[in-house]
Amino acid sequence: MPHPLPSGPEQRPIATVDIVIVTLSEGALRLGLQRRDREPHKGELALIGGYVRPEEDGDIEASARRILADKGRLTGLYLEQLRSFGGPSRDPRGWSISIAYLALVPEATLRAAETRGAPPFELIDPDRCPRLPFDHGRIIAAALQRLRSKASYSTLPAFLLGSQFTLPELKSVYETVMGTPLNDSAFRRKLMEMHILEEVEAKAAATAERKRPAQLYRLAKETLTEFDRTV
Amino acid sequence: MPHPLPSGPEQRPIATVDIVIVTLSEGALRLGLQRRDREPHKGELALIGGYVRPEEDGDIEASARRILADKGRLTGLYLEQLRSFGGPSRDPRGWSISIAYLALVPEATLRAAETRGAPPFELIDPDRCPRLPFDHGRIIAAALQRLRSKASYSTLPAFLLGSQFTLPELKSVYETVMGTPLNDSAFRRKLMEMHILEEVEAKAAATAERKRPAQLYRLAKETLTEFDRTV
DNA sequence: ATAATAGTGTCTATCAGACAATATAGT
DNA sequence: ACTATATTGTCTGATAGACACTATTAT
Repeated sequence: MPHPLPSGPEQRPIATVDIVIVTLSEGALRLGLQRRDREPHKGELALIGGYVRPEEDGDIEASARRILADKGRLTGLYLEQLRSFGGPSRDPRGWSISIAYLALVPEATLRAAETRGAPPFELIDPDRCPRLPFDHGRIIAAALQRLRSKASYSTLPAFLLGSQFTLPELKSVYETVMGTPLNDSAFRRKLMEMHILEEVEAKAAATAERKRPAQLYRLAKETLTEFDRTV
Repeated sequence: MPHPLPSGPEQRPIATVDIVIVTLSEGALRLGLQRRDREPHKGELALIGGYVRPEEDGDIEASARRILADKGRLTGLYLEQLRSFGGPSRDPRGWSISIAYLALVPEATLRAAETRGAPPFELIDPDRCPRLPFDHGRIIAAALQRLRSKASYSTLPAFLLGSQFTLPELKSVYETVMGTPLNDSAFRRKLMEMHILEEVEAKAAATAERKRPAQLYRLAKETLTEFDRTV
């Protein structure tokens, strides 16, 4: 059943990108949300997002990175596409598609962005997240599901830490993201066997309460590594 | 740096859906491709795809199912979203977004669709696939990667079989998709322990060359099940 | 009976978790 | 020396793979 060609621009859906920024604050996962600076839903807490701009973006990831830079003063983050959401009622402006991204950022990077003039990020506990505009609740659910399911067989959680970290810190992030305690010696054994870490020629500072300083490591590869087993 | 609002329809990217149809023919994975019935690339072999139609589709999956039904006479398939691809040059008509889907279909269903009037599907060996128009090669690569990586911990390969199948058949599909031989007794043990199969009160037919008939099973759940371990 | 595939039982190697033992540095 | 955390070593239980053995049905 042939239809009139719906190729004309007037019949195209709106195309946007929404980015779920996840960070780690005081050992717990937090969503980095901002208050919207324009209608619709001006002033409400929401994911950062924006239009795909054909005239300037080379691809969709470029749209996402432009939006992160413009609205969050954030560059160089770990970023991965989640999936796309579409429908007539998810945005009051009309039938829209949102390509959702997950971004992981160390808290210090987020704070530094605010210092450089980014509108403030509110760090929201995903378990206590208020109802959000559009379908941002659904998008966040997809992001957390991806983060949790991919954590155990990849270096994903490491992108919530800075470039150097100790093994106990790394283990703690895995535990936080996965929501389950891990065995100490098994964790070390596996990470060492997989050769995904490199020693840094320095140790973390000891303090009054953190007696023995731990060895610092960095990721051997700057990009995500997937394992053939779980941590 | 505020821009003129790119919200007007005239600045929206083209929004399309492309579907990677995968089937199993003579024990091997095959792509179900059709020759394009219109420009651009009319007459060339390609994925089936089409526009997202805001005026009639309830969401993006509805677009995909409409396209499967219209161009392939296919309904009720296993369908999952892969990811979206976008850019200025992937489609000669302009800056476009394609939301890619993976569809799994038993070969008999594909043949039945042709009998009902669908344009013929050519079953292409993914390892011998000619260069395809648009960025369909990339989309197919993403589909195969998803299929292969998800196979070992889910019921995904079962959707390449009909509604009833024997354990040796199921094991063979897993082996084909994963590209590696599996241990017979371990395969049975695990599938039985996970309770994802139900016995059907019938056995497969024996033949001259297939002596002992095997027990038939069906999936206990019609939808995809993910395991907490591998097969 | 024989052939061929379906299905079961058992042994073993591997790997993850438990946990004890040791190491290091601040106080 | 004492404390707290980091790191290593060893034991044990669970599980996957190898493979031999039994079962079933057509010829």
